[in-house]
Amino acid sequence: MLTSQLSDIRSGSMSLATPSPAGAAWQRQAKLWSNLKEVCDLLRIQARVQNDDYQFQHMQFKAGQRIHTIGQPFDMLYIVNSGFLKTVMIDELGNEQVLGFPMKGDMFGIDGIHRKQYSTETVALTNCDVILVPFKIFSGLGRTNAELEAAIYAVMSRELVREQAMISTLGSLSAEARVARFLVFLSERFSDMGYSGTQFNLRMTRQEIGNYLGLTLETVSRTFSAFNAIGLISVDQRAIVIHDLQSLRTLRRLPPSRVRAKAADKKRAAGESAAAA
Amino acid sequence: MLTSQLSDIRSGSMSLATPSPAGAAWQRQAKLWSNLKEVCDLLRIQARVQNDDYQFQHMQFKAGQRIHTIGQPFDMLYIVNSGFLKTVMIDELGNEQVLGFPMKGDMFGIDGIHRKQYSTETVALTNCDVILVPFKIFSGLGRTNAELEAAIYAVMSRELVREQAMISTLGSLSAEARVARFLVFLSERFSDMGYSGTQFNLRMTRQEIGNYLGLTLETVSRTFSAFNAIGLISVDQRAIVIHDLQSLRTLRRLPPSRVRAKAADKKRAAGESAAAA
DNA sequence: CGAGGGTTTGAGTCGCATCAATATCTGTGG
DNA sequence: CCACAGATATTGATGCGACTCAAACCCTCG
Repeated sequence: MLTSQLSDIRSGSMSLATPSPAGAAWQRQAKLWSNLKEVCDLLRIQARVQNDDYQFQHMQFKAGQRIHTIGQPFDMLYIVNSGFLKTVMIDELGNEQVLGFPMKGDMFGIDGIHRKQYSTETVALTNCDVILVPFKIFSGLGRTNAELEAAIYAVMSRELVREQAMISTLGSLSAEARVARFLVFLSERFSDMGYSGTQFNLRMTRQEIGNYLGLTLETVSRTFSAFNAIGLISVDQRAIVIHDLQSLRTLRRLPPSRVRAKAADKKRAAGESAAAA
Repeated sequence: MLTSQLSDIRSGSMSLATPSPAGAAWQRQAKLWSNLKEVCDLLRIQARVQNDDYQFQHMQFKAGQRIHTIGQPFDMLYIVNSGFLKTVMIDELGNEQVLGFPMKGDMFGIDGIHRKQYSTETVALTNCDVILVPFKIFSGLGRTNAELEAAIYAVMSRELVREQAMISTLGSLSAEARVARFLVFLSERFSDMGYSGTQFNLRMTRQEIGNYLGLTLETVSRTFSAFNAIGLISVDQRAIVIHDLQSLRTLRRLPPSRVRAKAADKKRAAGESAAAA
């Protein structure tokens, strides 16, 4: 029964969460230019703008291609119009760290402003359509339009808050809770983009997910299997069906067997002593 | 011998890394206003500004006082002029997470821009002198001065990169490596501020350090003791002396005993097979 | 069809958390 | 000035969760 659900997704020639009607169409239909209003809509910021002087160029990337690299001089911000990417940092010890998976409506490249060169690299996981936003021009437009300027600050602040949430996740949650959060995050993101929030295909490997969440790929795989086993989700390779989003939202650890019993004991004991006193 | 070094710090009536000559003087000598140039200098941004129209107000806080709280409407950014603080986020499950320890020259409150209310709270760990920066006014000044505006973006980007580095730390490093990094970070920060980079007093508890690094307070304590035992540092309560900064910089794990041996075996085996081929 | 990357699953181990006891520091009131 | 309470720090014993290593399987693509 689980298998039948999944086969619906996987066997269908049209993949879920792919905007273009047919697979290879993305390149021919590519939109080459956007005006400021379209850019703002994509970023989900409500700036009343009428300035159509500048047209922002689109650029298409194939899966595997790099949009920017570490150390490259900074002059562009990027906005995802379609497709999926990953942003990676490499620390002084050579460790790779996945920092995020930019998708439709996300801005990336902000880290480059500070030192005038990117401190991360961003790679396309699928074929992508990305809008190029020359930083000088963007901030220049902001200077003539206070509303737009506020929106730019807001987008940067939003990124900051997202990273803070990630720090909190890595600093305090168990492996299961991290994976659960990741699934909830994806679900909400897919919903926002107008796709199904309950069934979708992962665009990244277990390795990349694990790296992102501070776990090994085996732990990610095992956790998916465990969620599958208790009916929270169905997994088959990259295909995911979410059955119980609410449980995923509140999950801290898996059915802790005797831990739960112990907690119950404690609570009971507390109740007794309170009653005795 | 180790003890004697530490007693130098701890017994001295004047504490290290305290700018004001005498303990209680901070309140009387408090500087009440700063102009834009002074603010920029503090933030270590080189903006050629001559606008002295606006005077930024200072405000003094005692240890334990809250500068802003979660959910409070956002209208201010803050810059630390002196003292030490901590910034904390509380996630939906009620977990506290220390996000940083703002000190002289750091800006905080940036997270509030996005939703127009702070998503974090910041508490004084010591008595502090903080500059209040009304965001509307600050960004307004930026709009008339491109150089300043670029500097504002740069400060925000700097914060973002710092958080990214923190994610990388939490995601990939062992407990020892995290603690070592933390010490290096403090050392560099104290040096920047003009204090000794090799001996200083911690302003935060083991609990706060552990929370910040995604560890328990016991692990932090044990790791300090271990570093002490192998001569990298001397610790006594909050007093720290750094003996070998370079080792702290490159440390991944503690004297790995047989792990190191195992790695050596592997390398040897690889060398042999390569030679055989 | 074979090669190679990606995924699943198992067995064993280790790092860090947890629980607990003691020691030390700080401040406060008698 | 001392005594005491509460917060902070150290250290030990123990257990669990996640990593490591390894083998098999699955999917894709040339």
